[in-house]
Amino acid sequence: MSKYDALNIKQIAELSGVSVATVSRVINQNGRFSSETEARVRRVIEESGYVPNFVAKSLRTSKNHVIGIIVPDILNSHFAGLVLELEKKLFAHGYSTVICNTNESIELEKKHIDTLIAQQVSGVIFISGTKTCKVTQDIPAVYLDRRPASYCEPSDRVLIESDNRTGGYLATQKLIESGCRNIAVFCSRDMDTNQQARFIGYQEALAESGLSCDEAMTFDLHEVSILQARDEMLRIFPSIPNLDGVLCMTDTIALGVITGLHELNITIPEQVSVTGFDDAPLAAYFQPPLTTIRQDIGALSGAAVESLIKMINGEKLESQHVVVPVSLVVRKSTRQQV
Amino acid sequence: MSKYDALNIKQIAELSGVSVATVSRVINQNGRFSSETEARVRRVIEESGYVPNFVAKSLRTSKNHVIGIIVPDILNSHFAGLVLELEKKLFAHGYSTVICNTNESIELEKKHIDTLIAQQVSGVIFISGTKTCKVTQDIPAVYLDRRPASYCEPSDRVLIESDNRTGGYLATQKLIESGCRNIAVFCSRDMDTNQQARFIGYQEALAESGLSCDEAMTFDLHEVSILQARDEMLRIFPSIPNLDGVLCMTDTIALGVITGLHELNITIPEQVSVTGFDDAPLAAYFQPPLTTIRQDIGALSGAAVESLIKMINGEKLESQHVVVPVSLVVRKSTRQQV
DNA sequence: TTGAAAGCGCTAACAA
DNA sequence: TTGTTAGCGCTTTCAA
Repeated sequence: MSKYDALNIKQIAELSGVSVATVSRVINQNGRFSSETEARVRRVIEESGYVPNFVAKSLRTSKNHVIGIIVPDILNSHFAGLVLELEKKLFAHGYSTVICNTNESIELEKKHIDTLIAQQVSGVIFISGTKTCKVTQDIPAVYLDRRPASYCEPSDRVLIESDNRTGGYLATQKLIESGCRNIAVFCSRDMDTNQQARFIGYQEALAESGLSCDEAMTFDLHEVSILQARDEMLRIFPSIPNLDGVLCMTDTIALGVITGLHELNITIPEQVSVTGFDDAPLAAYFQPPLTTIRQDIGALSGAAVESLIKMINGEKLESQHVVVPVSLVVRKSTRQQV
Repeated sequence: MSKYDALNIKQIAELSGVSVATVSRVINQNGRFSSETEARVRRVIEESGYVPNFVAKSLRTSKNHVIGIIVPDILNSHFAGLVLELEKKLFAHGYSTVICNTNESIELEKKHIDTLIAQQVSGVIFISGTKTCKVTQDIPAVYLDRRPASYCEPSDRVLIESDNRTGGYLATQKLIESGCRNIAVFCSRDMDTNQQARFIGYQEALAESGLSCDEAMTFDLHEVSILQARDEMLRIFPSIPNLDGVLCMTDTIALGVITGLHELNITIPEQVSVTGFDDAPLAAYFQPPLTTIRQDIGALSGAAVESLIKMINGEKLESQHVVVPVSLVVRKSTRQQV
């Protein structure tokens, strides 16, 4: 039983009174055929509502025009935004996308990758700093937004990431400009290399202003969650009497910190300034609206899609490593410049 | 040039010293074979890292184990949560998912559906109240969370939705219990039938308490966005001096309303109580934390997956129309019971 | 300009 | 228990 009694190319050929080869040529616009024949075939296709079978086409051509996207957590609005843009751009190029949530699990990621390989996807975009993806050595792939732990510069793989270092620098600079002198850092440096880069930017900004980097002011969370950040804020606050600024390595952490500060009846930004990172869709609606670092989702996704398609087509890449600029978005969670 | 010089079943057969049929039997665990043969074949597969070609398998069996999910906007956390759960459950059943964002565009939706048909997907889950999906008449499909405008009860299609009416009722009842007597409704009833059902629940709750339903207190937004809701709040507030409650048909709208009230220096819930709908991940972190209606994402996605897989396998369905209960989550945006 | 036919990798019916 | 083989729908070479 065929699921939807689909026509095949042979039936279209019969209805048009031509051979299957000719129908194929008309559909794919290659080879030669009279405009008369073309018109007849087109009409039959139109009238019958024929849709070519991509599965058969893929088998024959070894190209299925599907791209796999490996993403840690689609619920995170930063990743969701990235995936949405990728999907739009790939669709415009004629590619479908299979989105694979890994939930940060290496096991699950491996299973997903096997499935993608079995499906013969044309390429893969990794938004995931996985350590083990040698499985896909021969498949066009791009790393986006997260640098694999194993990555080393002269790599055969393309890496596209934000200028995290500058982001960390700008946010810290803003806090310093706002008069903060005792800045705590809320991060989760084990998570990915982005946070490490942001941390370096933070250290640079401190150094530049002649402030010292006190390890006791750095708080590493076990996971990036609102609740963890809020709990940590409540825990550490009593021990830092002169705290006047918190540099949060993601907007999610910032929301937790803000929540904690509210519970402590600390006013933001009068008593403590807070900055985030990502510019999540809701960041402008936090209370107070969050000063944060905006990542350029359009540029990130654009570079990823462009690179990947070039790789698939066997074209030469201009760059193996794209660093996308970030920008500071000033809102109300930091004091006006003093 | 094969992209990743993949082995095929024939090579595995040769390496194992058996026929392709036997290899196929071992892989799919059907037919009979000696445990000796099985062990040999398994070892070869293991050592060679062979992954069967799903494309060929799909072509042969007309089953590709891919499900298409049509979703309006993956950036909306309610939809993102639903999609994430669907993906997890389908993956556990051996299905991959192709996620298609329509951005509420019928055009785009049609293109996506054509692509899905061409890919010979095994089924489709529509999280989308599209009016025109007869294209897929013969493909197993489930409507989830949004009722198609054309839907009529004794349908050949499965519909899975939350008990929106009760949700609207419970939220309104909570506002009334909190002492509200002049309740405004912020909705976007053109968007989908869910909002219409919630509105009926609202009317029922009012009637039950002997309150009248004043059409002048109903505000329909052109789109569900934080900014629109906030703007509308600012616009209407001056004309409703005794406003003491706002029933918001989604959490997104509620966030806009809260933002507007903050700007008007109105305290929540002392002066005005606010309720939402969805229980978005961030709803607990609004200021104040939002009283809202929780939709059971697990139950919704579970029912959808179960129904769809039964349809694909040609099994009989217990129910064509599943209504999933909702629950009231009380937080700080409504006054304590008076 | 068009058609015949091989074959992509796999499954499944039939044969042994 | 295992092997042989047709054929899923399509593209593409070769021939006409």
